[in-house]
Amino acid sequence: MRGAGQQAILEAARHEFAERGYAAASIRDIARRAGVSLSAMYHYYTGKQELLHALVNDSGQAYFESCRKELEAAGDDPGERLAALVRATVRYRAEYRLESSLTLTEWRSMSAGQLEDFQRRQFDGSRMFQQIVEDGVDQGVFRTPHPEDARRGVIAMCNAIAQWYREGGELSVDELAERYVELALVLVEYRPAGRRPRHPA
Amino acid sequence: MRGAGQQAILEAARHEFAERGYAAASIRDIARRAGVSLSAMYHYYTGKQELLHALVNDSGQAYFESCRKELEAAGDDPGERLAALVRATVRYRAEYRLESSLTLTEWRSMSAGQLEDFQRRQFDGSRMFQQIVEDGVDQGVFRTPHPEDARRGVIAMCNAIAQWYREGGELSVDELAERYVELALVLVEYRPAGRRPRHPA
DNA sequence: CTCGTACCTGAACGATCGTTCATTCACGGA
DNA sequence: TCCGTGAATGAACGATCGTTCAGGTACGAG
Repeated sequence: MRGAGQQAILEAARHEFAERGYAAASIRDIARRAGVSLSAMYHYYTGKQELLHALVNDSGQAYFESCRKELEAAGDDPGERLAALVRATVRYRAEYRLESSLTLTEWRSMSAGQLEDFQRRQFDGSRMFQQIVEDGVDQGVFRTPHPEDARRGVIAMCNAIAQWYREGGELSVDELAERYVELALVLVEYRPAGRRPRHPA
Repeated sequence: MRGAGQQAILEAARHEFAERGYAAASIRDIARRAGVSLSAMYHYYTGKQELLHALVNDSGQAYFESCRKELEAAGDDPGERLAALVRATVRYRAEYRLESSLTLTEWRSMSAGQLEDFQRRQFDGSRMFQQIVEDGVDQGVFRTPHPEDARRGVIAMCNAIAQWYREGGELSVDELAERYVELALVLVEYRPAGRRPRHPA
């Protein structure tokens, strides 16, 4: 558990980094926003980099945890499994908007070790999608002729949510997720098993 | 016309901004990379901000010019027109990779006036897509039940290209563009006019 | 030759940055 | 009571930042 002071600092850093960008944000402003002194910050964190690391790490773990749960609840059908991943991703991008923008735009500012972790996680995330799309194509339920590009497209669509979504919009997060599930299934050209193909040869 | 020195400075700024981000890039490094002195830079440009402005502006104008040409060559069919826009966007994201990453991630660093211009341009760009999707839906050739989200999805897919595309990959820019045209038409559920609907009521 | 102009330079300025440090305060255990 | 430890402070450090400035060079026009 993190103490109240630590939590306030992290929250302030979240906003400052998201608003100004990592490099342009100043730790003095972060401390001021958190209502603590500059040195108090150094009591909890070793420096600016660790703040970024903590933010990216926390939200990254939350994402993978969410993916794991959704996939567990999903069945074997690739359509269902893709829907599960899309749901988790949309929810994450909408609920962790600031952290999402951070990881999407400030990976340059990470230290070497952080960057490695981050890229490995991103790779693992892509692999989950890739595996599911591949399975769907193999089983003939995903008809897209371009599985790789469709996968990239689905991920890009979901990721972009962080850039425009605002709380209190016309759609709830859950409604948004279901809508993007539809779009994703359209993009991979999902045809549930058992139906006749639409373009008979 | 810009002189050779000016062009070298702009080219150096392009790379430094893209690699480190605007705030983290130093104009000393830019000058060094361009092979000119620090003060020489101030002879051509009034400051760091103007470098960013010049880069964003140049590439932005190139994009809209490209869209205009493609749309002019396209016919009246919304499918054709959407394809034209997607082609222009994919080409731009792939060929102006660095500038694309800049505008996508460093809008925070723009001055108030720059930001206004940029957002207006982005709005205009979205409007072009929006108009076409709307027409397609009205004419019944785009069957997507979620035109707004489909439009956002198409744009997001194309934009993401700047993040992973590298010259010399397995696909040429033109091949990539055609592939994304296919994906975009799938996403809006394009059914060319004159065909019977696939889900008759 | 002289002047003006465009091009370019090194040195410096003030500001702000991330970080460190010595110190103080609060407080629970011995 | 004294001591030790974690929390918090303000002041300062060195570095780097963007920017400015006075001056130097090359060169074509008069």
